[in-house]
Amino acid sequence: MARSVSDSDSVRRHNRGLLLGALRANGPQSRTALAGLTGLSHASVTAIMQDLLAQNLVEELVEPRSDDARGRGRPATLVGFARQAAYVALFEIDVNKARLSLIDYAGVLVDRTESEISPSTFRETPPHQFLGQKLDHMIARNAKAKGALRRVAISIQGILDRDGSGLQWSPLTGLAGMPFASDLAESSGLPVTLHKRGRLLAEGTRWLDPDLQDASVATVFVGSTVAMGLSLHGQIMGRGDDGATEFGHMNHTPGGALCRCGMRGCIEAYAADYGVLRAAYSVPETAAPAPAVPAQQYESLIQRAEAGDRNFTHAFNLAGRAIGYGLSRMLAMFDPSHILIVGPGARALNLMRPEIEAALSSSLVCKINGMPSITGHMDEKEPVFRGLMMKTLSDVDQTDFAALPAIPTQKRAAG
Amino acid sequence: MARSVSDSDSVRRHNRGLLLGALRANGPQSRTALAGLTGLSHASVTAIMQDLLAQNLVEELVEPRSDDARGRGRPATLVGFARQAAYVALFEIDVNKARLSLIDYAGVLVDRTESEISPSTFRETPPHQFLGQKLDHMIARNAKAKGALRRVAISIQGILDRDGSGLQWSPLTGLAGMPFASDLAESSGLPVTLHKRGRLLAEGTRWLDPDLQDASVATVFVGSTVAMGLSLHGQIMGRGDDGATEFGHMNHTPGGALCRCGMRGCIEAYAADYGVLRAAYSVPETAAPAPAVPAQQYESLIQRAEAGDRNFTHAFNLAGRAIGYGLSRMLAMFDPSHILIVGPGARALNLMRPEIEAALSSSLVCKINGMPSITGHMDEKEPVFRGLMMKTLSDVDQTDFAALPAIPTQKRAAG
DNA sequence: ACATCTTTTTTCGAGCACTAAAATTATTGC
DNA sequence: GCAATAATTTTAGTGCTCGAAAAAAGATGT
Repeated sequence: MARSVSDSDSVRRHNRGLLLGALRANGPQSRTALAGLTGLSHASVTAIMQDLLAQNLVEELVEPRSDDARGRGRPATLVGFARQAAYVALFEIDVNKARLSLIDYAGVLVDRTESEISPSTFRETPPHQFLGQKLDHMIARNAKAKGALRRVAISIQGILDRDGSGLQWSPLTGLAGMPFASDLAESSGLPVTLHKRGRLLAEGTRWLDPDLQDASVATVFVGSTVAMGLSLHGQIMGRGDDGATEFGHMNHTPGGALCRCGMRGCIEAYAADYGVLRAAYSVPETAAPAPAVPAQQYESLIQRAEAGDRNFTHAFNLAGRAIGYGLSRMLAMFDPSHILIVGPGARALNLMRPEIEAALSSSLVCKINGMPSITGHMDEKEPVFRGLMMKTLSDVDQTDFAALPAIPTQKRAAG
Repeated sequence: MARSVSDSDSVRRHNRGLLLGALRANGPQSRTALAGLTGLSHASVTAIMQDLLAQNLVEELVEPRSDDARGRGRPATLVGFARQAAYVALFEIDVNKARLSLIDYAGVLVDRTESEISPSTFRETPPHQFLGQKLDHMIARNAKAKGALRRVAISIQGILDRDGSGLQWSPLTGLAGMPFASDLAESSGLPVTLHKRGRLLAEGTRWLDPDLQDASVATVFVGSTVAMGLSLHGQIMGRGDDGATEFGHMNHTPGGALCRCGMRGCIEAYAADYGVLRAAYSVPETAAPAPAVPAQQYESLIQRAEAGDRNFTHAFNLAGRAIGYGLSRMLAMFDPSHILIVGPGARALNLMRPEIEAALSSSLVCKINGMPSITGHMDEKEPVFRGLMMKTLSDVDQTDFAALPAIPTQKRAAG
């Protein structure tokens, strides 16, 4: 049964979720504003808000509003998330470092630690132990969060197994095959969720610009890997339940360049930093990919291409061609209204754009519907972090807190 | 606002829809069975059913159940759709013929007409006029349906424009650019919906096998064109709101074989009947595609390939390779649990399978998750018709009838 | 033929969440 | 202080679901 029965319980859950979602997306609001935002009546907003206040999920803000913003009537009292209502721990695991952030329910960064990662890290310390130690340390340092920590979310690269407990494959050594999410869940007693970085890009982008909130967006990360997050009408889409794509490992050329994943001809093998590097220095396509490309080296590739050096412009042309045909193939299946390029590769968008557009213009859908708009966004880290944070806090809102039972109303005090 | 507020009205709509959907998917049922199927309480099923009966949407069946099927207690009274509650008119427009079927609310075929179509048909008669005449004729012959006709749905090939009122491109001459859906809606006074044939394949397949109802299925039609319908967890997905893909026109080889759509290297240009024909007889890839390939000619291609003729097996190898890489690229974005090949090309699946699997095995996702199961289904016409019918009847259920207002309950007759 | 058993269906009363409209509250402006 | 204005809360009423119990409709047994 895909749909389940609707009753007054599901109504309450839905409308509480609506209210929490409106606060999450728009920040602290007055009850009247929330009524307008959600479509609920003022009476219902009041009733629901009384429960949320009683459950200490939200609190009334006493803000000395600037004098000129004051109107005539009774001033509105803004309601916002109660910071201490919940905490979430967010791991961002990258090829060379891992970062753990403790976030409160209002989305404020409470504490953060960062550690170096090397290919040997997870061979020496099993991943669930490594993460468990960081988490314990973080909890020990923040007594407040101890009882209120609700979720652990991990951003990771690779292919998740179907139940989301671990990775089937990862560019990071020592992670594949370890069910570290479920291990960590067991040792910490908390729900632990695993998120592909590409998917978080899509999620993070949605929160950047309100226009993108309900739009269909394909967000392509170009950097040390190539990844894509996809949202359709505000719904995250993709492979598996968690919604993530393997755009970077979509085949571009059969039997083509060697990819870090071991296959041949993946888009990533042409468009990720190591692919461009390899092509720029005329290293054979079948040579093993460089393990990591420092940021400044990638930057110098861009600069030499911008200076007009043929080998370098050629390398970016190949990258653009791979991305362009990948997008054209994706567009045969979906029709996003926005295509965003993020990550270090966004710096090179202008170098790649001619080949991207050439590839797109050879497809029927672009001939019919016209060229989609492709824009670059320069910041890499924040979309992922923001996506991880907003996704996790939204999960707390909708899964944990929207489902809380109502406070029984005592029909006028018994005399 | 993506989500809208939930109230008792939406609860009723939802649960009525649940009940109608259970009847649609499982046929006539007893109230008790419906309670189990939907999760509603017996009391609610009774209450909702009283409304549905009063509104003449369903009726109790008096069926002389076979003696051995009888149990001990009070026998169940089955409830089924009232046939005359609604009618829908379904057009299936193909390259060489158009078929109009009149279906009653229980899904029984009431009347059907079929007419030849030639490339000149829609040049001589504008499509909305052509369809309008057929429809008027059909209504005139079936007096019963006159007042109860609720929807007109049209199955078509090509690319729909964004609002679904017409086609931006079509392999059928004279249809592109004509807003015939809205014209017909205006002249008939009925809602007219346009559906890509590829999308109906996905819809029709879902109703064939209950297992597929909530599964993720990619249905690939191979024949005079190549098309794909995609459903994810029972939700139809794809380009645009109506959910349809352009899989056939996904690029396979940059600058490759000339496709009927005018572009180069589309999957269809290799895998549709004309593509195989062209390759089998070593006609240059850039030669104009044959306008139509008779069924027996395609069949003879298969037979000569099965007999081992090199040119012919090679042609099917190219077709399989195009489909295989197309699927591998699709799988980078989505992860259907079933892949079905339907249409005339299903006959040739065994000829194409080795190349399909070779292409798939060169992709990371297949290496990790294993090869998806690919099965052939021989019947072409019925999935499309079934999909069109079930989709349209479900629309009537969920859009028209689930939203009907409740019958006011008179609190015990006034004394 | 009649009482008993079994299963389906309906009835009844309670609970809950929503809404509209009225009442209340907090400020500003004069 | 009093009117005007705008935000919030209270009140009364409606519609939906559910659980429990009652009613209905045959089948079975003596």
